Parts: sequence; C-alpha cells; structure tokens
Amino acid sequence: MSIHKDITIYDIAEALNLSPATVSRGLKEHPSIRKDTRKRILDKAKEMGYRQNFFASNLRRNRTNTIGVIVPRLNSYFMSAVIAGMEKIANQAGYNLIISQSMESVAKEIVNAKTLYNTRVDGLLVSLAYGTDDISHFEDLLEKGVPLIFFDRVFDHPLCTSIVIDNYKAGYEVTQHLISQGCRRIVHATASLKRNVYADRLKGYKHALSDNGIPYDEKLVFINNLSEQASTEVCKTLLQMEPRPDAIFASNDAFAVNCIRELKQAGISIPQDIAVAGFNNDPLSKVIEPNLTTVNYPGNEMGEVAASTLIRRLDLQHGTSLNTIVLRHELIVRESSLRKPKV
Amino acid sequence: MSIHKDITIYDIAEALNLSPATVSRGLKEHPSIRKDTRKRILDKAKEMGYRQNFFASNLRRNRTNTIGVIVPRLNSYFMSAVIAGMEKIANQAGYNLIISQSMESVAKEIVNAKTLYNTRVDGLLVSLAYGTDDISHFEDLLEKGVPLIFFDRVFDHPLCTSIVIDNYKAGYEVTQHLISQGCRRIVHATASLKRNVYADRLKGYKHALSDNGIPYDEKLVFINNLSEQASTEVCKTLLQMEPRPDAIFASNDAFAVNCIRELKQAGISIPQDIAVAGFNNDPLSKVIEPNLTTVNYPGNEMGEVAASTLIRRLDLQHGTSLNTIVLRHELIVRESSLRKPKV
DNA sequence: CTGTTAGCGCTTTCAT
DNA sequence: ATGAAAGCGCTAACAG
Repeated sequence: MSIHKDITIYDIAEALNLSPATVSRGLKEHPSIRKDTRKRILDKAKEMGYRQNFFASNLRRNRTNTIGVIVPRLNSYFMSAVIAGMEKIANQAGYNLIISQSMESVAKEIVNAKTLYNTRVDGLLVSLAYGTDDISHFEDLLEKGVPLIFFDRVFDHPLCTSIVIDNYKAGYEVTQHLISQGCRRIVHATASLKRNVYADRLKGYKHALSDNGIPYDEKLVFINNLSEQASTEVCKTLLQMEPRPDAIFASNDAFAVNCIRELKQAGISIPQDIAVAGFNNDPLSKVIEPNLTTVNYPGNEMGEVAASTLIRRLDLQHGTSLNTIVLRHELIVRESSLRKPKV
Repeated sequence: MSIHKDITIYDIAEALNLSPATVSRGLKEHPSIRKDTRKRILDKAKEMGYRQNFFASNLRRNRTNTIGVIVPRLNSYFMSAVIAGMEKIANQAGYNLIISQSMESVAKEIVNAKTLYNTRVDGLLVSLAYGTDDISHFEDLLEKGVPLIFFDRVFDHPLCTSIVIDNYKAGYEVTQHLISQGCRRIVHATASLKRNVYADRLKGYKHALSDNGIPYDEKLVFINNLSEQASTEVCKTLLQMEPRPDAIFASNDAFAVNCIRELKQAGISIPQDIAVAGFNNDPLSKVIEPNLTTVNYPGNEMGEVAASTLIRRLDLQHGTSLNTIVLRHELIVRESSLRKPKV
C-alpha cells in the first residue's frame, strides 16, 4: 500500500511553467484566464491526480462549505425524506452535510450546537427537540453571522427563517373531518406544546370544536412523548372514560397506529366505536388495518426548501428574506375514520 | 448583528505573555507543560471565547477528524439504528460523520466516494448499493491508506474489515422454521445476488431445503429490488402458480408486509394458505396483521461496532485486525408463519 | 491575462 | 518548561 504524497497546485504550476496563482484560478472559473491555459491546467491536474486541499482553501477563505443539521431523530420516514431532500440540494451546490441527532434531549441539542459551532459550519438547519425552551445555545452561531434556518419544529427569531406547514389548519381539518363523521368526543394526543407543530395543531383542534359548538374538554387532550408506552397509557385511560371518547386525533402516525393496535386488542372496533386519525402520512399508515386517515407532510420538499433557502443566503450574502415559508399539506382520508359513506 | 473576529492562540498568547507554541500545547494535553500555566491558558481561552480552527490544525496535521459514511438509503428503521450507533461512538471519540446515500445507484455511489475522497475523510464506513460490481471507486482512498470498513452489504478485500451477521445461518433458520410449520413450496424473494446479504440468505434457504429433502425449484426464487411494485408482481405470479406456493420468505420486512397486504386482498389467508416471513425486525413487522415472523438485526450494535473498529484503526494506526466481525441475529417467530401450535 | 507576495491559524522541530 | 521560526496549501490583493 503505497501512500503517495499529495499533488498541490505548486506541482501543477511547476509542470506547466506557470505560477501557482494562475493554476489556482484555472481550477476555478475565474474570468480572467485564457481558455486554453485553463484547459491545460485542468488536464494536467487530472493527469497528476490532483485533489484540492479544502483545509488550506477553507483556512484562507474562512469558509467551510459545510452545513450542519440537527434533528430530533433520524428514525422516521418523514425525517429521512427531509434529509434526502437536503442532501440533494446541498450536494448540487457543493456543500456537505453534517447531520446530528438530539434524540429529543435538550442537553444533547446544546452539545450538538456547540460541536457544529466548533466545526465552523457555514449554516445551520435545525428542528428542535421537545423540551427546548430558548435558543441561547445558538446565540454564538448567530453572533458570528452564521445563518440558521428552522424547519418543522421552529422557533420565532428575527434572524431566522422557518419552514413549516400550516399546522393550525391541518389540525383544524382533521378535527373537522372527524366531526363530520359524527364524532363528538375527540381525544387529541400530542407532544410538548413548546413546539409549534403541537401547539398549532391543538389550536386547530380547539377551533374546529368551537366552530361546531362542541365544548372543549381538557381531559380529552393528552400531552406526552408519543412513545409506544404513552399510547398504551392513553388507551387505558380513554377506555375507562365515561362516556367513552369516539375518536382519536394523534399527532403522529406511529402513535395512532399503536392506539389502533391497542384498541383492537381491547375489542374496540375501528372506526365504528372509535375513529382514528394520525399525522405525517408515514408508510405505516397504509399497513395498519384499517388504513389510517392522516395528513400528508411534504418531507422531501421541506428538506429541499430548507437547504436551498439556506444556500441562497450563503451564496448571495442575501440579507433579508422571508421569515416563514409555508408548505402545502393535504388531508388523506382512509378507513380508520370513515363512519359515513364518502361524500 | 456584530460579527466579532475570531480569537486565535496568538490572542491568548499575547494576553498571557506566552508564546503561541505554549498556548497550543496548553490547549492539548502536552506532557511538558506546567500544570498551572495549562490552567491559566484554558481559563483565558474560555474567557476570551476561543475556538480552535480545525482547518489550520487539519492543514498542519493532515487529518480531518471526519468519517465518511455511504449507505444505500437512510429510510429504514435498520439504517437509522445503524447511524445512531455510529454517531454515538464517533462523537465520543471526537469525530464528525458525513453521511451520504447512494440511493442504490452505482453511479451515485461512485460520486459519493469521490466527494469523500476530496473531503479527505480519515476513514470510511460503507454499505454497498445493489449493483456494485467492484470497489475500484474506493481504490484511490485505499491507496492513500484511508481505512475502509464495510458493514451489512460488504465486499471481500484484504485491506477491509467487514461487519455482518450470519446471513447464511439466518436464511437457513427462517427456511427451516417454515418447513417445520409444514410448508414445502417456499418462495424466496430477495435482491441482487451481488450482495452478500442476499446471496448468503439464498444459500441458507437452499441448504435448509436440501437438508429436508425438498427439491430446489428456481421458479420459486424471485430476484428484484424489493420495491412495492415488485411485491405486487411477485404476488400476482405466485397466485397463478400450480401448485400454489405455501410460504414466502422475503429478504426484508417491507416486502413481506406488502405481500401480506396483497395476498389478503386476494382472499388468501395468512398463515393458513400462505405463511410469510421477513427480515430485519422493522417496527412494521408488529403492525401488520398477522404480526410478521422475522429476523432481528442488531442495527444499533452494527453501527457502534463499525465505528469503533474504524476509530481504533485510526487512533492506533492499528495495522492488522479481524477481517470479518459477525454479530448475533435472532429468529423472531410471530403469527404470520405459525400454522402449528408453538412447541 | 499572469505573476509576486503575504498570510489564513495552527503544529512542530529545534533550540534554550 | 517555554520560545522562535518554518511551513502546511491555498487565495486574494496588487502589480504588471
């Protein structure tokens, strides 16, 4: 295994009897370089097996061409779609992604932010953990002028753009749909209201109830971490309620699916006894029986939009930009909530 | 938004009336530095908000502290578990992960390898795409002495360690189990035999058949990309076969689940008419009805082992090491294959 | 259009 | 135990 020394622009310059500066320019798309010398340089570079040393370049230019990503978890269909979208855009634009997971822990999120700060990422794409109260751990980055873009679980900050869907509207639509199916005692299971996605859906839920003259009953709202265990507990509680709830609107599909499994095991029939709706349009939703009513969440698009917004800002030193970008969602009605013939 | 200039070791040196060299040493754990000066340096660094410039350091030391990862896709439970395991170990050891997806495309895999080569990653963790025939696109890396470790979908190479499970044995066990349930015409649906995981499972399948005196019938083996569409086609074909197959052993859970859905829709009862088994122990397997018999795949452990093996090699310039590390799998029997009372 | 020159921030001999 | 000095490879004034 021979470990050859790396070829530098000096080697190319020497071989071509040029100055390193010219070679450096030739390797890029510098305007003031003759076309044929550029070609000679490129050819020689390939011939000699040259590869750019990004560290030298980064050191010099004070830029890393790296984008940091912090997500709660990587293990959902939604999140892999987001990442795939980001990767596509980032790679096209010559950026690398460094992905890290907070595992829903504020502490880990803080560590991640610090690591990315030290790595000197050019920009940051973040979806917040359940418990995050403030974004002081990103202050250092922001002070350095590193653009920060939130997606999905966002935070209101004058310097940061947010990419979201209209969670309020989606929550309203799901609830309205359940009501239209004849449900009146609708459980809403969701997670930390510190996060816009959950708070907004809850608002939509409440608003739909009131628009239909159904009183809001806080006993029907369950705030938890949407884990499997939580679904078990919610179902147990719910089955003991009197009168029994006739629908569940869960803030993600995994939770909804677990509820369906749990309830079916308890002899409840879905949707006749209890109708169920989820959120995200995870492939799971088409595996569970009955198939799950849910909200399509454009993960891939969200990743692409987040990345391209960031990169635009990076490349053009683009000062101001939209503060919030709202992507389109879509209610998908399936059997788990269909008690009446489809209109 | 004030963009302060970065603090360097020169600033600290000046503030402390020391030389930059001493500061540099103090920031690390250099043996020949007085304990109190070290402390003074560390304190001052924190006070001034110093952060190391990795580019300067990397440029000087010719190391990146970055590990490149190439996976076919990020969108399975298995793969997120792998990544989570890698991340944990890598971060502990002070390494960053750069993750890229080949999307099962050889061309993209080649581009990814090139990108990571140019990024000068210290080491590489790779699971190959379906179609990859050789690993010439990693030759440049290997020639530079960059350690390359394969996991799951591996490649035999004298310089590379592989992390796998015993796919042969697992394939054997699944098949044997189906046979023990009374199945005799067992379909095996799998993907490119270029990949060890699929080739080995097929071998196990064949061997189990022959050990039970069941003739191997190549018409029962379907090689495809395990997509949803492929599952539809396989089911269609299979339902027209005469005599009809009485079991399916699919090489991943998603495919098995799609088959179950398809077959149920066609009025087939599972497992009475056709027993089904999958692979990976994806959460899906517990959502489908009947619950899916599958093979537990220790994704998290695989990620951890892959990363720690690589890092050991990186840190200790550890020359030789095991060529193959085999992790333990586990057959999980659920209702989708249970035609006889459990023994 | 091309060359000269300085320096990005750090590490590391070598010297003291 | 600390300092002086060189240089990693590249880019960007500036000069021509």
